Amino acid sequence: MTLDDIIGPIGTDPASTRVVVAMSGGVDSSVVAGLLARGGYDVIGVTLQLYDHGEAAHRKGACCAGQDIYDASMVAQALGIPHYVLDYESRFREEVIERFADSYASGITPIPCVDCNRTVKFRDLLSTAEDLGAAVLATGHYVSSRALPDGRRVLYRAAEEARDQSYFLYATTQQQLSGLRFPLGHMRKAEVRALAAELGLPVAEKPDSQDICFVPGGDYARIVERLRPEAGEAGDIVHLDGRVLGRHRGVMHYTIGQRKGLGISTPEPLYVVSIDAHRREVKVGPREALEVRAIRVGDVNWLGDVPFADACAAQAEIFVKVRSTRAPTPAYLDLDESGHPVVRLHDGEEGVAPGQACVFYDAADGAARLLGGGTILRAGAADNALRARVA
RNA sequence: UGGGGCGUAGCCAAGUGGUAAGGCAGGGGAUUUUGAUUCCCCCAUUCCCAGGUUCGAAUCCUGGCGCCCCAG
Repeated sequence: MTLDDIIGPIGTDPASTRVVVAMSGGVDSSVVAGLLARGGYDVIGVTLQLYDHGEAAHRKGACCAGQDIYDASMVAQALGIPHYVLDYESRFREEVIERFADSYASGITPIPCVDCNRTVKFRDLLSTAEDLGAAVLATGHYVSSRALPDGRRVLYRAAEEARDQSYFLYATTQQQLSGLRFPLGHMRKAEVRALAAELGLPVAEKPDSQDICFVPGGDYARIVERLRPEAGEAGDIVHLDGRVLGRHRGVMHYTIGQRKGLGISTPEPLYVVSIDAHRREVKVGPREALEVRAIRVGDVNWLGDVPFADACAAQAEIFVKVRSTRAPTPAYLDLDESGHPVVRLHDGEEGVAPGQACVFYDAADGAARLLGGGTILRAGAADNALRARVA
């Protein structure tokens, strides 16, 4: 597979084709920059400064601040490409961090990575790349982008399924996709690291990032409580049967399906079943109570071939993921009696939290095509439960 | 102060002479570019206290102490 095959035709001649690479300072995006530079493209490296609070900036495995910006510039220097650092702190704060805090304060579980991709990266940075004269913006995400015969670009799950990041990219619009390239989608992490070494990149051995990038040490509650103190107010832990079992330390500490941290001793483990931020109440129940078969979704980004409304009306069979780390499960699209889109699962899922994403695919495994997705609004065991909760 | 029952880890709880199960909670780790889940490891030198019997006691005996229930 040639580089052209990987990124698609983006210009008649690489040397006269400018590509902006979003460089986080990690191995993956560094290799993307290296591959394109080696392929003769006119590569410009751009790193976003997203936050800059002391602790987070020096943390291993974070991205987009402090050490990572330095790493990115070192890589650019090694590759001999220009490199810019853009200050996106204020828009990152508004679009990602504030929303993150708002969600937790209202009992919803956010996905900051999705918000960041859909706004800061693929709206703002993509636009900046265009301003810089780039034909496309390339990133180090593990997802495959290919053109359909009609010219539309669509995404497929990455070759290494365990690394696939399509879940976090479901909200990328058709228009954005035409200006984006993801050269690592067909590669395995091991190959990427080998390439990094081959290219002589100083980050070849850098550890993978994980956790929320702007949260030092994984303690997201600290940030939420600082921004939304009410999210840290104590409240009751109530069993589904009505018994008050104890107190919690604030709704921000909980998400649907969570077992740890309740501090309640009962014969069987208890899981968070629902969160009522207004009443500051966390409802818990047995594991069986977590099973979900109907999911109401909102703010849908649809990348399928027929209009979304038609697909729902036709009860199109799809496969969905309600979290990044599990294989797509069979489901079909539908509309509820008020005309809202509903995803109905054939097998049921647990721990389906409002605010998380329900992402659509056309197959359960292999290089399944991404058909879009939506924000989970409500989830229930069946239609009637769903209706009851919506009402 | 008549009768009956009980006292084992933060909670629940097995164990009736042979060297302290298990669950829940908690702690740590693995997995994971969201939150979770899951998995692995750790968590009573000691069984309310004090004596006694015994090679050996959470288990038997005696005496305390503390709960609970019934009857008053």
